[in-house]
Amino acid sequence: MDDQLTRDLFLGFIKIHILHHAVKEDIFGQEFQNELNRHGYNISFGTLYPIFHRMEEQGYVESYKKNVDGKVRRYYKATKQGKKVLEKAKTQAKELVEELYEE
Amino acid sequence: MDDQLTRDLFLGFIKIHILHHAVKEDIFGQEFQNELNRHGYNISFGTLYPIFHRMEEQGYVESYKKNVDGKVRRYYKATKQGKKVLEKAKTQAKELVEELYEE
DNA sequence: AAGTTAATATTGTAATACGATATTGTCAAG
DNA sequence: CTTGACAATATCGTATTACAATATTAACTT
Repeated sequence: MDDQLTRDLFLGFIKIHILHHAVKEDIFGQEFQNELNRHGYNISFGTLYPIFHRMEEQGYVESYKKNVDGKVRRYYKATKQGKKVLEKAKTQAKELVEELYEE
Repeated sequence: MDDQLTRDLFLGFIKIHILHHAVKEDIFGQEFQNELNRHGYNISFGTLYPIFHRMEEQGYVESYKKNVDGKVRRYYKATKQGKKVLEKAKTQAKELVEELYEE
């Protein structure tokens, strides 16, 4: 269990991960949570799904349903606007890291 | 004016900036907002001050008042716990950037 | 048609964001 | 002294977000 600030800081990282992956391939909730876990991030579905929903409402990703092995998944992929935001976030993230690591 | 997601993503970055600077030197609100502006971040005092307050409540920074040229500033500096969280955030941020930029 | 299962969706409460507004504390001028 | 001005901090009210827990969906299986 992370402390509160750590969790808070990483929420932004998680959202960037979402965009990043949703640009590269179509993603869906369950699998993506596993991906996040692999990176050491912990997030519940009560947090993750609403993030997906909002990002779709606001036009950063779009979704479609697909039946896989008799289970219905909702896949998300980044829109043009989502890609644009991701590019900006990449630049800012890189600058942040450079500043954090300059001595 | 950034769009909503961009602003949301950067809020985490801003909090990391706070810790980073509060480790290096004592910081206070007005000046720090300028520093953030220089980095292209936009944040109002109604957001910034409560962040400081919470970070203090939760033990990541501590503060003291100081009279400078007849004006009272509240300076913040990172605690041991704050430094610890920063180190973790640095690691995570670096990994994120590496992933974002690998082809 | 009843049960099983993976996946998604939602609910209720607490916490957070943020523009606008108010407060504090000190100095300088009358 | 006390009033005005100023930098800085603090808070208010509304709207949004986080999150664990719970509910729902949809297709397959027996």
